[in-house]
Amino acid sequence: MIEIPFSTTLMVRDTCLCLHVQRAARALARLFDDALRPAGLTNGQFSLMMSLNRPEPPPMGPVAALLAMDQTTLTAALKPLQRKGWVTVTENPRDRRGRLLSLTPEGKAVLAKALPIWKSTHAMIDGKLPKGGSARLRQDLQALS
Amino acid sequence: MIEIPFSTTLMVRDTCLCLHVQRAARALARLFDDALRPAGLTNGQFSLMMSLNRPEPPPMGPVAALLAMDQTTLTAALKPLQRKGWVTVTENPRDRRGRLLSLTPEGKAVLAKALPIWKSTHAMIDGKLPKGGSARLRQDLQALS
DNA sequence: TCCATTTCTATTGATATCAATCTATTTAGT
DNA sequence: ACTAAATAGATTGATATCAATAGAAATGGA
Repeated sequence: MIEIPFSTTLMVRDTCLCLHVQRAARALARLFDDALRPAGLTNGQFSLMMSLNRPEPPPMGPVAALLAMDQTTLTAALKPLQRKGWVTVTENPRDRRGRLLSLTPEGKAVLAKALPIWKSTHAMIDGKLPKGGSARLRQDLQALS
Repeated sequence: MIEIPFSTTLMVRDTCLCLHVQRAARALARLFDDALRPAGLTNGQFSLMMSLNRPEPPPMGPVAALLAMDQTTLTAALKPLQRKGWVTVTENPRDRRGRLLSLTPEGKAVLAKALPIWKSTHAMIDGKLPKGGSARLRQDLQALS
């Protein structure tokens, strides 16, 4: 029988960047989800809606790329936001294959209510990192995506 | 109407650690999923099965905590692995509320086949980071979870 | 113009994620 | 021993994630 030594398991567990990033992603998602719950948003919905707060409504492709998420995931993520009346999806008159995403006034209001929560939560986790670690961490993460 | 300035949107987009970590998590997950596909595993299944490769079969709670994942997520994640005959879930004789998780010989074989893929993939992403960035990044991520 | 290719998005099916809730079992206080 | 509280998992329901596939519209070459 093929056996992987326990020491190898410990090595993989301690060094695997994928595992470390997934763990941190789950922990941070829970943290922000909890904090944002009073505003009625999850962390992903907050990020998505914030990325739609632009002068010109963007098409789906660039938004999915910005969030590093599959386009089908974006389609699915928009559904509950449309149902709640926070986001509208309209046909692009210049390219009828495409859709344009915009926030409704209600969506903007929800986002505005969530912003101070984001600020305080972010400041809190920022404090958990060594001095200046925040910028460094962002840089490292960006190199991976 | 409540309006968040576009400049604030850009600030949140550029500084939000939650967003950066989610993005990196999605990108790394895709990378490892693609690499591990020939072995028949996803990145999450690899991490989970590797964490079960111990001298003594662990109960579910500690495994969920190690992976920073909800216990119900672990229950769900075990299902396909049980169906494939790679993991067995047995009642803990010392505490009949609990379950013990173990790899089958087939599971160990799959894991052994996946290990070299993990090694080369990990070395590749390690090279994307500045010298010594790997250890630093792990430390920063650990501070968040 | 016509047609092949490309681009943009939707649908389906499988797994992943967590909150809320439930059952069974153990533990602790009396 | 009895009972209340705590603990370990399972189930349900909602959203998240991506691969594979399909459809519609735009683009480019002949």
